[in-house]
Order: sequence, then structure tokens, then C-alpha cells
Amino acid sequence: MDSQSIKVACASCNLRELCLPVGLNQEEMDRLNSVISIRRRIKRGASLFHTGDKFLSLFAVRSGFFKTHVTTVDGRNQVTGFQMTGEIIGLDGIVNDHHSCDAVALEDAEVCVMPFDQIEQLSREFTTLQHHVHKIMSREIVRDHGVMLLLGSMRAEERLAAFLLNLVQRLHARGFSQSELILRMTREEIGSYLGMKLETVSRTFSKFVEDGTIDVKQRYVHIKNTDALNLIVNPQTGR
Amino acid sequence: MDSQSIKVACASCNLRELCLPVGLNQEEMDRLNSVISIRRRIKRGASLFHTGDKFLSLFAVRSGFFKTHVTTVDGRNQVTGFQMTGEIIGLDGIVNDHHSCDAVALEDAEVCVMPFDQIEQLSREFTTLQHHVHKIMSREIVRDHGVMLLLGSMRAEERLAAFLLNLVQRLHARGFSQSELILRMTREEIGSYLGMKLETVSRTFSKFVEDGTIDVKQRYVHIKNTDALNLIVNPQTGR
DNA sequence: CGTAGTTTTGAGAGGCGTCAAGGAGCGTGG
DNA sequence: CCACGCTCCTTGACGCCTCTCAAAACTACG
Repeated sequence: MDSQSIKVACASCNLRELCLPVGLNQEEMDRLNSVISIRRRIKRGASLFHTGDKFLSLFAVRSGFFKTHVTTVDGRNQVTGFQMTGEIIGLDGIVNDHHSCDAVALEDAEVCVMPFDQIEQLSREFTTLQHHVHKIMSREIVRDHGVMLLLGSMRAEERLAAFLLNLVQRLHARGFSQSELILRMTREEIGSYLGMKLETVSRTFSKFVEDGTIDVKQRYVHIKNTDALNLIVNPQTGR
Repeated sequence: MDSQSIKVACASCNLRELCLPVGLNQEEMDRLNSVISIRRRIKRGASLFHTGDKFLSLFAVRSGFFKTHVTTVDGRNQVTGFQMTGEIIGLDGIVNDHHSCDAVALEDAEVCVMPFDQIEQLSREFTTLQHHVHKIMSREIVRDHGVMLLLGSMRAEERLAAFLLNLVQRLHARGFSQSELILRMTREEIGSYLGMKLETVSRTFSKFVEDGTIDVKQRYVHIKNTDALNLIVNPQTGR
């Protein structure tokens, strides 16, 4: 078993601006903390849950980096998202009481375990929490629609540009650089997420390098010209 | 103004097995009914809401057929879903208090207006309703992941076959035929949803007809061989 | 330091997009 | 009731973007 439990307090967690307790007052925070008392460590390559596992809890990423992916019976695979610090994993499991995707740690990670029945109970007491849960689920829906737009109507360069911009933007919101990042996933995983083959991902990276838009050295990416990437995603306006 | 209000009762609505009141008892049903007292009629081609509209309510389709689509600043368009009787529209608006897509009626339609603040209040009182709201949102997330799989890893024939099977399955759950259906959307809208051009949609329909898998006459489709469609979607198992 | 996994790059093929023309269905009005 | 125009659909020809197959280079890790 690669999990381990540790007591922590939401109120003192430096992720509380990103995570579930957004906007909660002291009492609400204390009560939430009494519910989220378990943390779990996931080693790189290990799964937080698998397709078909009983759904009991949501998970908040405390550190590390995850991917979620669905798999068909004939072995097709689709990465449905990459989750970083402060993001919530497991919403897919609510509807059928079983998870419908796999969540895999792409680096050693730690998550807060949030038993869903207790989250529901608490959100019946606290309007703020209830509203926040709804927003988290709605945000995931809106995000998915954005991915559908990307997969349905963009070409390879546009997809990769949009992907890189999205990653740095989320990293920047967590205090990292706006122009430099380390990819935690392989070219194949990027390709699966973006609906293209790993060779096409690699070629598109190379093209961006040739154009002077980015520097790439393996997993390290330096965005030299953000405007150029924006122009690729949005040919008309550059925004 | 193309809307009009009419009193109705959830308890006597013949969609209650598909819609929000699933599993509610009499008291809960009565209370819900007091909240969902307005219906709105939408003419074919008219919008239920537009991107940027203030989010106030969820909508349950009572009759008719809708599409939702997102639009980029440079005019790209992506249909994100088709909604039929008993399905819920508007979940995208919760996160930012404004809608992030357009909902358009593809035929004359009627929806129940469900003011979201009142839904939230009621779901603080009734666990059943709360849980049901969560499931509806989770179902949408899981559905979106399925579309991502389709867009990211399937070829034209597979996409269209999966689309047709999904449509008849949902229609069948509403008492319609398992093998015949009328498409409410154009080839272009199908193409937008499936990430392909309308010409490719038309050609793929024609191919299915040549193969003897379906009959097509404009918007009318007769599925002659469901197994063949299943085999196209799932080459290995046929399931 | 060897091996497995990952990434890059090339060459060729094919699926789907693009452009174009013609046809069918349907609502409107004469 | 028929003519007209508009929208939607079908089909063909051609080209390109991305996939496929293949080989080599690089990196990470034991």
C-alpha cells in the first residue's frame, strides 16, 4: 500500500486559496478540517484510483501532478486532464458511485482525502461550501467544453500552443514562472490529451523551436514569445 | 419576447423519471414544484440563453430539442452537446455566474425554469435532491470525457457510428424506436459536434448506406444493423 | 555502464479538408 | 397550385495535414 495518513489543517494549508476552502470563515474552516483529516501519498506512476473503483472521496492535490484518463474495452486511451496543486480529482465518480477513469501520479504526490458523504453533509450546513462545490463541478464542465473545442476545431499547432499557454497560466497562478515550465508528462501523454500522435507532438515542438517561439530541452520548455503562441491559437485577434 | 409562463406540477409531469425529481418523495416533490413554477417556450432557431448572459436558472427540457455550442473570438464554433426531453441545460453558468455557451432550440421547445438559488436552498434541506444535483453535474462531466475520447481517438466512421448509437439509445429510453430516428440537427451541426466537416459527415452517411448498415433519407435515419455500428465503434469486441 | 524508455527525425501513405457544382426539399408568394 | 428562392445535402477532384512505419539518438535509472 502506497498510502499513508497525516493530520493537517486546511486553515493553515498554503493552498487554501486554490482549494476547497475558498471563502470559508473560521468556523466553516474548522469543520471542514475535521472532515479532511487524511492525506495520502502516491508514488510516481502509481494510481490514486482506477476505473471501476468504488467512489468514496474527492481528492485535492496537495503536491505533485496527476493525469486522468479513460480507457475503452478495445484498449484505446484518452487523457482527459492534467491536475496540479489545489485542483480536485474524482468528480467523475459521483454519478455512478464508481470511478469512470484512472487517476495516475506523474510525479510523487500527496492528496487530501475528502470523504464525499461528509462533504455533502457539510455543504448542507454551509451555503458557502455548497456553492463552492457546485462551482468546482461547473468549472470542470466548462473546462471540458474548452477541450472539446480544441479537439474538434483546432489543428496540431493550435492545440499545442493552447496547451502550453494553459499550463503556464495555471503554473503562474501558483507562483511559478510565466515563461518557463517543466513538463511532467511524456509526448505520448500530451498527444493523447490533444488528440494527436506523439510524433506529431514532437514535430510541432520542433517547429516552434525553429520559429524561435520556444526553447525545448526534453521536458524543459522556455516560452520566448507568448504573443506568438497567442496568435497561433487565435489567428484573428492574437488574444 | 418568445417566452411564456405556465404553471405545471413536477409530480404530475410524465418526465419525472428522467428529470430533476428522480427519487423524491411527495413532500419533496411538492416543495420542488413550488420552486419550478415557470415554463418557457422557445421557438425553433431561438436561443434559451447566450454566452455572457447572467446565470440565474437551470433549464429542464420538457419538449423539443436543443444544441449548446461555444464560440471563439475568431468565430470558431463547437457544438458541445445536444439535449433532449428531461435533460438539464445551463450547468456551465454556475462557475462564473454567466453562461459560457449558447443554447439554441433545434425545434419548437418548452423548458422548465429552475431558479438556481432556490434549487440550492432546497437541496440543503433534502439530501435526495442534493445528491441528485451532484449526480447530474457528474454525469455531464463523464459525458464530456466520452466526447473527448471520441474527438481525440476515433476516426470519422467511428465517430458517426458512436453518435448514432448514442442518439437512438437516448431516444429509446424515452419510448421511441431503437432503430429509427429523425435528426433534428443539420449535417454541419453534427460535424461540429463530432469534429468533422459537413461533407465528411455526408460521405460517411453515404458509406453506411452503401454498406447496408443504415437507410438515410434526409433527416430520417433507419438503423438496419446495430451490431455493425457497434463493431465500427469497438473493432475488437463489438460491444 | 548497460538497458529500457523517451524523443527526434525521415519517408511515404492515406484520411479528411477544401473548393466547387449540382440537386433535393421546403416555405413563401404570386 | 405552381414558381421561385433559400437552405441543406450530396458528390467529385485534388491537396495537405497528420498518421504510420522505421531507425537512430538521447536520457534516465538501476
